[in-house]
Amino acid sequence: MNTSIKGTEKREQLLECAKKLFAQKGYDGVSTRLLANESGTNLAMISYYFGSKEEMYKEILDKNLIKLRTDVEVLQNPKSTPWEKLNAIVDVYVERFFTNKQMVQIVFKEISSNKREGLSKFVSAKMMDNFSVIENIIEEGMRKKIFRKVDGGLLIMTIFGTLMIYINGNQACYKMMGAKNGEEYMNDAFKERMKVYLKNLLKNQLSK
Amino acid sequence: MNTSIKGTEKREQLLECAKKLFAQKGYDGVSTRLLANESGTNLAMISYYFGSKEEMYKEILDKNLIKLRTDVEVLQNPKSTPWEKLNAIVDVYVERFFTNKQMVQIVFKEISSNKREGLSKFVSAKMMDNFSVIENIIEEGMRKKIFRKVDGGLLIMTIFGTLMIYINGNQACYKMMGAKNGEEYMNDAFKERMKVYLKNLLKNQLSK
DNA sequence: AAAAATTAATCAAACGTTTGATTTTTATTA
DNA sequence: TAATAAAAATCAAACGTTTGATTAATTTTT
Repeated sequence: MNTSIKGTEKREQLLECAKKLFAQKGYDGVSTRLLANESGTNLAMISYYFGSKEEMYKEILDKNLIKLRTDVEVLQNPKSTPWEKLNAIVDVYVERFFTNKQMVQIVFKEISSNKREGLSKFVSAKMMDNFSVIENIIEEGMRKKIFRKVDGGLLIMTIFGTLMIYINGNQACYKMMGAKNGEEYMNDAFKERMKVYLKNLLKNQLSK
Repeated sequence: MNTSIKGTEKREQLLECAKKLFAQKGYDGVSTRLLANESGTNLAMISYYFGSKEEMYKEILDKNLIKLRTDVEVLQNPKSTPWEKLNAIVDVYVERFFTNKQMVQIVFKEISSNKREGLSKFVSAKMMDNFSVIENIIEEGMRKKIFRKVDGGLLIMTIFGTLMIYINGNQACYKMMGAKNGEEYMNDAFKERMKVYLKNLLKNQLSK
């Protein structure tokens, strides 16, 4: 069994294809045979490179969720006002959710799966990280009397809930947004619309 | 193959147990054998009463989603103001999401599954129904110049997104809300907190 | 006794994984 | 540089297990 970090071409092919398929069909919806065919590799390559299907899945989550976290930390500039931070956070998250649609879909599925014991805790921890970043800004703003007193916990769920529902959206969501199809739904115009909307929502909720 | 509506005791046992298990583990996570054991019936009873596992699953979604829709229509009293309607809607939906946690979890999983072709469209249609109810109220309020002009499509996703994320919440959400465990998280106090929060959010977003 | 409900036994298909052989690449030796 | 050895990558085939479903026999109900 070879589980070394060294990436070969086929290994990357597998990872990329698996990410796409897991996002579309979920963990159980992707058989090792399907993955082998779609990625143009052999069935045995999964065990060969990752040890098992589940370990490959873990690696995908691991890699991408870690990337998410580090991106946010850059924003923690002590000079910025809470308002500036909050608007910057919105830009970053919207950008990220629209760009990494596949990962959002995978996490969306994983959140409530209750299978793969350890992974649930792992995803929970990563979510908590992301929650905390926003929570700290909101609390800073409230402490400095810049923000109105609000239910910070629920406001954070509102932000992520809106984005989650949007990105995982089905036909009903396309229609609700007035988008002709799935591609238009994810284009730059709609992305900007989301940024404006969320910033406005936060303004209305937090302004005194 | 017997798929008659006539409910026997074992048939109801199966339905109730399946609903619980599907909510916990998802469609693929519940094998027919597990379901038979947990419900205290025999494996063959699934085919006997429902034709197949999938048809049983469909019946669960069908029954419960239809119930959701009809409940809302009662609220459409022409005498009420948009504000009254909106607050009533919040009460109804929060109540429903907290009471029917299992169904919310099943729908949450189904929304982004892409398996079971026909069911996705079915769920989409039901979601659209629920969206429309709120959309109409918001548009009525805006038309009558009672509400401020807002992005109605996204506001609706915010409401459902907040509820969805909350109900399907994991450890990260418990913590964020300051709940000690999953039971406290779903108790009446938190339910009321959600109602207050959502009404307030709508007030802030829609008030002139 | 006929019908309906329930059971244990059985089925083919699909699953994730492993195997042993083969090819391709890399490193070593002459 | 050519020949050779070692390592890594790839493959088709098979493994044992689990899956959803069905059968035929049995029990219960009417």
